[in-house]
Amino acid sequence: MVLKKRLEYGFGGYRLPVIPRGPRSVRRRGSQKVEDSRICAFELLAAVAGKLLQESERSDSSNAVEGKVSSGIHSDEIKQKQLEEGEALRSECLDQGSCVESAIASGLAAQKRNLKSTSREFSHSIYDNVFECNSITFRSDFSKKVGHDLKLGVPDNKKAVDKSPSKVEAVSPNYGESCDDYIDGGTERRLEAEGNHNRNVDLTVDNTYSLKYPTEIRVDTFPLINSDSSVQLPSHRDSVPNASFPRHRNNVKVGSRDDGENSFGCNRPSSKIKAFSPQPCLGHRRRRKLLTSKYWKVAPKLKDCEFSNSDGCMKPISHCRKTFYTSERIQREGPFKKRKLCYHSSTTAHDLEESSESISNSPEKGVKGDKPGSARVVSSSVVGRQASFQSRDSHVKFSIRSFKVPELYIEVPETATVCSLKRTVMEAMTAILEGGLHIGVIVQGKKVKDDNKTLLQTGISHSDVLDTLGFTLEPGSAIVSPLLSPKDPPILPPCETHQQLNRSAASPILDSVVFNATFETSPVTNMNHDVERKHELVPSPTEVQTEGTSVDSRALVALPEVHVEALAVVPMNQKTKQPELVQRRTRRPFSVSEVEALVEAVEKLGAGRWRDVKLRAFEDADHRTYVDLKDKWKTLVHTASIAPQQRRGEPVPQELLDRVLSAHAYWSHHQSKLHGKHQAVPLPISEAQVETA
DNA sequence: CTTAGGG
DNA sequence: CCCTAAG
Repeated sequence: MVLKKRLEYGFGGYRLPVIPRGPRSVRRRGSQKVEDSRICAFELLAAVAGKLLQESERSDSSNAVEGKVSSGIHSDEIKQKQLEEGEALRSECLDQGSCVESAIASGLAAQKRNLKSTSREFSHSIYDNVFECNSITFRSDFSKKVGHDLKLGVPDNKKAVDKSPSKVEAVSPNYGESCDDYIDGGTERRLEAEGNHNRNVDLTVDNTYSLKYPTEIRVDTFPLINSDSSVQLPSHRDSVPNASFPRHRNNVKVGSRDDGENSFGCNRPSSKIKAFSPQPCLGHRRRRKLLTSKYWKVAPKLKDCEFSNSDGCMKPISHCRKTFYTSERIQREGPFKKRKLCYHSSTTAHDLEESSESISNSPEKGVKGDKPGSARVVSSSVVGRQASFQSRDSHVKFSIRSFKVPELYIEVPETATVCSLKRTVMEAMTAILEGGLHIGVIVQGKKVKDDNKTLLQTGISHSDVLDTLGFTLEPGSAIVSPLLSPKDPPILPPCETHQQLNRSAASPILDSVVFNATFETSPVTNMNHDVERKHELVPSPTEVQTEGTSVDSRALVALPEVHVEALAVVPMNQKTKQPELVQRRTRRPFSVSEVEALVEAVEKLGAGRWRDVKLRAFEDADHRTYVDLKDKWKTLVHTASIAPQQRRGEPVPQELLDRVLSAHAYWSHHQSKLHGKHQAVPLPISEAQVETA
């Protein structure tokens, strides 16, 4: 039976977009994991924020553009505009900077040219350039985005495409559904590039800016791509490890997963959001609330990636595109802000990226208890990840890989229009930004409170500390205005007070707050820092562990408790789960005698009747629950099936292990067949058991 | 509360 | 061991 089951879910390796909904029992967790790891890249959030602020003004104009696009008609005007922008950008960072912007610009330029006289090569070069740029500057996510952008451009100009098909096709998702592949390749490249990049870390602020800038732009600009990218990204991230990240949410919310609910249309929307900001991911999660309760439940589990996949391939909706355009402009400004923030830190931050990762579990829990109706808390603080570098001079150099934007919780009625949804998101972001952001510096898990200390005094000058150096974006005074949906009342409430937050921290929800630092793959250096959040939020032991896996460990995630809270939106009724820091039970290895008793009981009763086993053999052992017995049996079976050299812990007599195998084989066999009655027919205990096969 | 499984 | 999903 066991075997059978395994086979059944053996599909594990690939991502299944649909799975989420399925019964959990299925245990496709394995597959999920993968997905999880891919975190979506919401990275952009930070950038978004900046844009948002300015956004309002431009939005109008951008909208106009969008409209055009959506119409499907390519308007020269628009094109022109884009091109111009791109070129401008390009000029800025032509050289080394090779920032995304440049890439884009080049892409645009390329398009232009193509229109005129397309040359395949040309496009090629462009393509390459783009990648390079991306990789160098940004995180993989970005680069992906960039790629997308290019794609967009291409599609628009069909002519161009036709002329130089080879290149274009590869790039653009629109053409083929196989975006993923394409992306992957790109990603890798990027990663490599990143690695290089890191080595050179001495970027100046200006550079940083430029780098970021592009990214942001990119995202917004080409919505379509974004959607795709989001998907892709996640996958890439897997490689990263952690991933817990977060990726999935967005999609989920959108509903794609839900699938059926496409009505939502959501895919697109979600993607958009992502494009905007890193938060989006989170936001998506929130969104899932929007979905029916069932979805919502599901949603949390879904990974961003998953979604995206399904969505990703799909063609982008015109709307999305529109949106993106809009944001594009906005974004430009955003970067500046970020930059400033960086400066603040006084260190030289080379680049800030946003990352989005989210924690997934906690939210779920919270939800569970709360029930659908309630809103979720979301916010999170930004996390900064940095790679430390050694500094020769007395300068401390490091890069911040990403900042996480606090999560936004958004609730909108199903009947709300996409436009209103966008607006809502924008408003939420704007509210946060308007409140101002503060940068928190976390060293080895502790927040540095004294701003007047020198880095030297703080220890930030030591490379080992740099590994655990983290930054947080904290909403300033922030009042987060509630996002509203036209109808729904329940939206989020602005931030709660810190205290509340803290309190809540104890609850599962809090956990959600914490992020995983998963992102990065490109590990220039690997550093572990577990330190991170623990300090801050007490609760979530698990997360940290999880992260360990990933290389990116470097990234620190520190959330200031406060922040999180601040952003948090709605509270639910949480179960009284407060803060129990649930401790893990102390480990109590089974003694040989216990194993013996267990084996004997299982031989008679069969595996699967743990309660009876418990009663029969461990009645008095309060610390041994039937689950423990079941687990022990599981491990015994495993232990018995591996080479003695690989066994650890107190050695279990081979004789017992043999019995374990025999009993296991016996009961496995029976269960699959007789199913029910064997109880009466205990395994022929004596050694005879020989695998009753 | 039990089972069954994945983490 | 923990956590969950499902019965």
